[in-house]
Amino acid sequence: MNRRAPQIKIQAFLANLPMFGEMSAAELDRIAASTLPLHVDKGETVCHTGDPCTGFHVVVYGQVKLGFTSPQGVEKVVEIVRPGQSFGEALMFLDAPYIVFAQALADSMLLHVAKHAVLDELGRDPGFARRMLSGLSQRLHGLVRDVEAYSLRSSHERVIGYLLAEAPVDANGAPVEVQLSAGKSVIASRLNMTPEHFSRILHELGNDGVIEIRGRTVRIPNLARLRGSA
Amino acid sequence: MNRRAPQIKIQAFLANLPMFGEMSAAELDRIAASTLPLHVDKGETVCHTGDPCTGFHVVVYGQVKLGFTSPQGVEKVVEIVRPGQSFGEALMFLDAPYIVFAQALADSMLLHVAKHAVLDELGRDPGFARRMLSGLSQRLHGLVRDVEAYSLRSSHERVIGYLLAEAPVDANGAPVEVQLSAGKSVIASRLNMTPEHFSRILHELGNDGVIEIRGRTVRIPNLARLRGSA
DNA sequence: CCGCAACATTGATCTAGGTTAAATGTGTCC
DNA sequence: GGACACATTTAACCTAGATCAATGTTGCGG
Repeated sequence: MNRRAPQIKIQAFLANLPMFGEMSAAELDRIAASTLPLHVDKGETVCHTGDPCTGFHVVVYGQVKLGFTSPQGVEKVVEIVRPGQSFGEALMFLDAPYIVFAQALADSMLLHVAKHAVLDELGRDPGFARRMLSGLSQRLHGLVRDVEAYSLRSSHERVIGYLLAEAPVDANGAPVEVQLSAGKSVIASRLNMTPEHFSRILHELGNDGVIEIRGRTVRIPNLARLRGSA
Repeated sequence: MNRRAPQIKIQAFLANLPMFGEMSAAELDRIAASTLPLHVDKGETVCHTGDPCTGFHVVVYGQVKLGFTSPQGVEKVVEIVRPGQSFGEALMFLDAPYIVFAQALADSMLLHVAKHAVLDELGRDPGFARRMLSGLSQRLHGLVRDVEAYSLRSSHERVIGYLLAEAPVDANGAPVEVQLSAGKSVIASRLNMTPEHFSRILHELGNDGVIEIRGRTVRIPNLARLRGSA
């Protein structure tokens, strides 16, 4: 009973991911049998650039950043991965090593799902394959949107876009509060700008009265106004 | 016989794509039945941003650019698609409209494979699903590499990277010639820079003796030297 | 509650790359 | 072949955003 308890929890957690959503108990059992929990401390690196890929990771709690480091040591954050999200799936289908590193931004718990379990299940369950394709497509779509933002939008616009994306979708008229989900330098890097520049833009927006900054909390009195001030 | 001829050709062409590689004749027949040839003149737009997705496209001959246009009318080329390559697969698995447009850079012939044919076949052939996943993963990988280049490399380095990528992989010591596959402004946009800047960099490299430019032909006397001059 | 270390802000300065504009090529279509 | 349309080059100038260098804040372990 003791030994089964954590496994049951794994299956329950996996079952809530879109990817494993409609799976039968038997399938979930097989996947769970190849899944290992992984605890990482803040600052610890989960995968290094160049590591071979043995499966993919899901964040249970905590936060992980994906990014690359230039030969000169400059770092660029590509994605901030939150609970319920996963990373490294694409690599399972290529025989390529990691091109990004993954580092915990907070003490986190991950699940590592072994590559062979996923590949095996793909052959058995066409629905799983479809959900996997859908997941990868979403990721691709997101990246294309990022490329668009990086090349066509000013940093001003990117900051506004980020705030709007973080804000709750509803409450179109009412004031909302956004909690910055990570340190400002991490967000700045994610938005492809320096921390200094990010800080300046945030404060400009503050001066214009479009937002109010209190530490990591940003209050947006009027979403439409923020949207308009691009 | 007349009416069958083009269909046979379609199957033969599809069979050579990685995606449809190991398919049985019966499967290829089903896919081909939902495939339509499409001739577009140079400059013609195949899909506009916002169009719904009804399937994906393969380039048979010619050349197509994918890109987006900012509200201010600035254009950014994301990808240049060549014969044997395809685009729009990811959209089939999301119910999203095109975020990029596709425009022919030369008189081209495309094949349009209807979405439902692909989705149907996915359920029947796990191998097809795996090849599709592999294709999408490669695309994703490429985009991540682009993001890295855009955010971590100087335009100088991006040009060198482009030339090296276009150069034949072998002949490590011998001089090679690279044919620029599109107009210089298109390539410049693909590399995220202005045509003027691209031109300048090319001529700087020419002055340094690392390359020789004759119209759309670039001669690289020494690959290693070009690689080193980043 | 103190003091350190990481994080954030601010201001001054610098620069890669963009913008504008004009000259020069180079197809290509009668 | 001549001429128009379009692509490329060249040069002068400009600007968004980076870099550098302090200085101020905050949170956290002891």
